Amino acid sequence: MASRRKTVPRAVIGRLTKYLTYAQDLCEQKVEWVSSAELAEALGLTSSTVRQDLLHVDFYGIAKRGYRVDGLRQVLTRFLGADAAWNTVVVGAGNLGKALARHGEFARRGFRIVGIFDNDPRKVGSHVNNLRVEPIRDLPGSIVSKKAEVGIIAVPATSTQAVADLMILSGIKGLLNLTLTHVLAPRGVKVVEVRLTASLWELAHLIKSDAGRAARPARG
Amino acid sequence: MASRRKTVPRAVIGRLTKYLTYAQDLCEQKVEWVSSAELAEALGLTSSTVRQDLLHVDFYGIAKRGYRVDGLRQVLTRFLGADAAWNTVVVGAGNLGKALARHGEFARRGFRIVGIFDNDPRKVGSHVNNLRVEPIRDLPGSIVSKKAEVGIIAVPATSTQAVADLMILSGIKGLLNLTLTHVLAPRGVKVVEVRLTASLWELAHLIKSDAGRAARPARG
DNA sequence: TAGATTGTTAATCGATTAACAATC
DNA sequence: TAGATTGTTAATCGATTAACAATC
Repeated sequence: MASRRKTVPRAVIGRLTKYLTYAQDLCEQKVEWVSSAELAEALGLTSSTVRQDLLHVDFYGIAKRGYRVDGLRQVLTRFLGADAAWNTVVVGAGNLGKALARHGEFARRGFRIVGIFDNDPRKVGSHVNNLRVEPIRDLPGSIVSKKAEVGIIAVPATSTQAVADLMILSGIKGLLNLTLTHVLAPRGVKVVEVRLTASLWELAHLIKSDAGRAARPARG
Repeated sequence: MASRRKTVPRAVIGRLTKYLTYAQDLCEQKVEWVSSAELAEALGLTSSTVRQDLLHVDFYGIAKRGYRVDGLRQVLTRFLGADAAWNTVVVGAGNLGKALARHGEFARRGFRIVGIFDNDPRKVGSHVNNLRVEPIRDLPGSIVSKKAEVGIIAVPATSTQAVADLMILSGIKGLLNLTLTHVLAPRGVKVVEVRLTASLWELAHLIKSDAGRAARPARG
């Protein structure tokens, strides 16, 4: 009952998404069992961490065999809400916003794009997939009428908080922020930030700070 | 000299990118000083964390005034390698790959896209910005001749590791992986994962697990 | 059975927060 | 000066790893 007692730490949640992906792959390959050691090796973790993490979602294996792949997939799917259908709006119809609206994986994985919005009059009225780009003044009404729960922010950084506030006022439940600017939200509204440029900075730093060291042989 | 003694933890690096973004904004507004308390409030941290983090990059403030914004920006820019020009290739010319290749922010922030690759014959030869989509068999040669150091993976998940291996063999220094699949790389090659669908799963879980609680008043 | 792998406890490690003297 | 905010130490908190008895 660990999952009922306490909230699961974000670091653990992040790894759970990895286990889910891996379990999905194994399922397709008709593999039935997986050990904590295999999961750990495939995902760059320790087997101890894997076992502790699965405790968080009350998923138990069997000594000597490991974990049932299909059960793992099911438990994680439910835990992460990947079985639900989430109505999702995209704000910003630039390169990134359009790409996300068209990104087939989102729809396949349960995030149905029900609207795309922009303030640029040259974009409003154009079509992305089978959606018409709407002006941002229609965003609040759309969130309500289409029962959107998730909002994706893909606008220029200067409009980030304004767009977030508008969605929050309209009752959005969660935001995926793709801009560099941090979003402030009340506790009831969840925010996950995917900061592409910042990720490249992180990568650049890691490359730079490793440059001094001697080149090492491969993998492990 | 803390920065010379030890490597900076990844969690800290993640926050440093936020300080940099915030400092850049303040610079544009001609603000000269910022306190750890203000940084903390704007970015959802504690002032203690901010002060500890800046110690990692040997950046010191002045009691009663705070930190010099421009100095902070400069130090973090250098630390994160945001002042360098990084030659970057994009693999995958689907919706996402094309959007990233066109993403102006990358170029502005020092990541110059010097090539885009795909194996789909319908895409090869088409143009994205002023780049011609090249077949993946040309990727290794291109990495070498164009001195690419950073590779962005935006292919279907099933090809992720193969594409990564190809780039690693060609001498790439860092990979930004945008697929759901974990990438294995030797220690000398840095990997940062930006898992869009997984981020939505995280968001979905946070929304779900919060649903039970009473709605709360805003921000405070 | 013997051996492998779990569930779980304890030890370690690291990161965050608190507190406060130093100081501008 | 008095007050605010730093740099830094110590305390707390949490996450990861190690170890091993339980068990399939």
